[in-house]
Amino acid sequence: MIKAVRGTRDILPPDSALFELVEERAREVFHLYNFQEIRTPIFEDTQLFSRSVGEETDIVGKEMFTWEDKARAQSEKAQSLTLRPENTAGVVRAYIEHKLGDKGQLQKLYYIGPQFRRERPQKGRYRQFYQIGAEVIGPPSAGSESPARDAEVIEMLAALLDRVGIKGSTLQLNSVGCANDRAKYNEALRAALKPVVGQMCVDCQRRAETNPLRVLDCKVPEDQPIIAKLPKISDYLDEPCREHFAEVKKILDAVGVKYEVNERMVRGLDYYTRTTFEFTHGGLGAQSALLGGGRYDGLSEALGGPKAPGIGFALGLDRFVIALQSETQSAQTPSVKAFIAPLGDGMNAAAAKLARELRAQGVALDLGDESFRLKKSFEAAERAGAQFVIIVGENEVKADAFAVKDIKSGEQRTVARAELVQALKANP
RNA sequence: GCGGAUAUAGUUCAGCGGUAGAACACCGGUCUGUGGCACCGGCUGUCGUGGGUUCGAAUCCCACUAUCCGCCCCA
Repeated sequence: MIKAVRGTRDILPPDSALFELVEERAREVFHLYNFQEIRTPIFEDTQLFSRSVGEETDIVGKEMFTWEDKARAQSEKAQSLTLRPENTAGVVRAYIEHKLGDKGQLQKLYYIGPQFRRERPQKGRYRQFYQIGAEVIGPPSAGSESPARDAEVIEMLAALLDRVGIKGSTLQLNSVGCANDRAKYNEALRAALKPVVGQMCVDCQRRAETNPLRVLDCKVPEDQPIIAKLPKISDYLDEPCREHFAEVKKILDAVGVKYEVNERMVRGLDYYTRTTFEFTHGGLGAQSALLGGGRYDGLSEALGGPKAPGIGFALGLDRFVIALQSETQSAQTPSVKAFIAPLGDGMNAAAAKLARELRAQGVALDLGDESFRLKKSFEAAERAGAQFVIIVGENEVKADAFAVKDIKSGEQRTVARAELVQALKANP
C-alpha cells in the first residue's frame, strides 16, 4: 500500500472543517485591516532562503527540501531549487521583483498555504505544514517603520484569536534591536558565558559556541540562576530602538492588548530586527508556539531590493487547530438544508431536475438514488444533517407537487413546485 | 539528527506460543411510498513490513518503517 510520506498527512472531514473555519475567519479579520492576499510559488531559488533566513540557521542548514533542477539546454546551468520553508522571503522577493515599493504605499499582504521543513515529525510539527501569515512592508516614507504598524499587527492577531475563540494563549514580546545591537549583545553574551559555561548543561555548552542567544532559551532548572545573571538585550539597544520598542508597548497598553516582555525570547530566523513576538498556548506539548513574528527592516536590502522595512508574522495552522480542539469539543459539521429522495424506478431524472432548480436558488441539498428504499433515504438525510426530506415519486411528479417532511418533527405536507424554495427557506 | 514508547477490523481496544475476537460503526432483512426503537443475520483484517526461532508466531527474537512523547529547532 502506498502511504502518505513521513511528516505529511491527509486532513479529512470533519477536521478539515476546522481548517476551513480558521482560514475563513482569518480572511475576514485581514480584510477588516485592509490586507489583501498574495500567492507566491511553493518553490523558489535556494538562494532566496539562504540569504534571508540565514545560512547558519537550522532551517537552511539542515531542514530544507532542496534539489537540482535539470538544465534544459547545454547553455543553461542547473538551478538549485527549494520548497519554501516559510513565506516571508517569498513575499519580499515578490515585493522587489514587481517594484511594489514604487507605488509609494504600504503593502499589506497576507498568505495562506503549505510550507516545508525536513524535521522530525511530532505533535503539531509536520514536514508539510500550513501557515497563515501577513506582512506590512513599504518604503519608510509610507510609514513602514512606524511602531504603530507593529502594534497594529499584534492587535490584529489578538482580534483573530478572539474571533476564532482561542482563549488560553499568552503574548510574549521582545526587542532584539538592530543588527549592530545584536552583534554587540552576542559578543557580551559570549564574554559573560566564558567563565560560567562549564557549570551549565551540555546543550548550553554547545549553544555557547554555536549560537549564544539560544542559551537564553534553556529550560534546565539548574541553569536558571546563571542565565538570570547574563547581560540583557535591553541594555544593548541603541536609543532609536529603545524608543521604538517603548512606543509599541505604549500603543498596546492603550488598546488593551496584554503582553509579557520576555527578554529571553529568541527567534530563529536571522532577518528579525527590533520587535519580535510570539503567541504560545498550552495543550500543544513541546510545540507551544502558536504563531510568531517580528520586524525585518533589513530584509529587502539583503535580497538586493530597495530599503523596505516591514513587520509580519506566521501562524501555524496545524497547531492552531490543535489548540482549538483542546478548547472546544465539537466542530459544527456543515449540513445541507434538504435531502431529495427519488422513489421508484425512473425517478432519478426528475429528482436531478428538481435538485438543479433548488440549488440554483441557493438551497444546499444532497441527492439520494431511486434504488433506495425510503428508510434508507431518511437515514442518509439524517447523516447529511438535512432538515427536510423531499420525496420525488410518481405521484409527486404527476401532481408537480412534492412531499416535504420535516425530519425532526415528522410533520409532512405537500408543496407545489413553485412554492418549494419559499417553504424551505421559511424554516430556519 | 538523539533518547523513550507504541503498531491487531472503519474506530476504541482485548488476546501475549495452539482455529484472529468484543464493543461501537457499517450493510442487509423483519418493514416493496414514510426512517430514528427492537430483533435477526452479515461484512470488514497481508495482527505495520521483512527476516529468524518453533511441529506451530498476532504472541518470542532481530532489523526496518510509521506514529506518539521528550531533546534539538520552529509555526
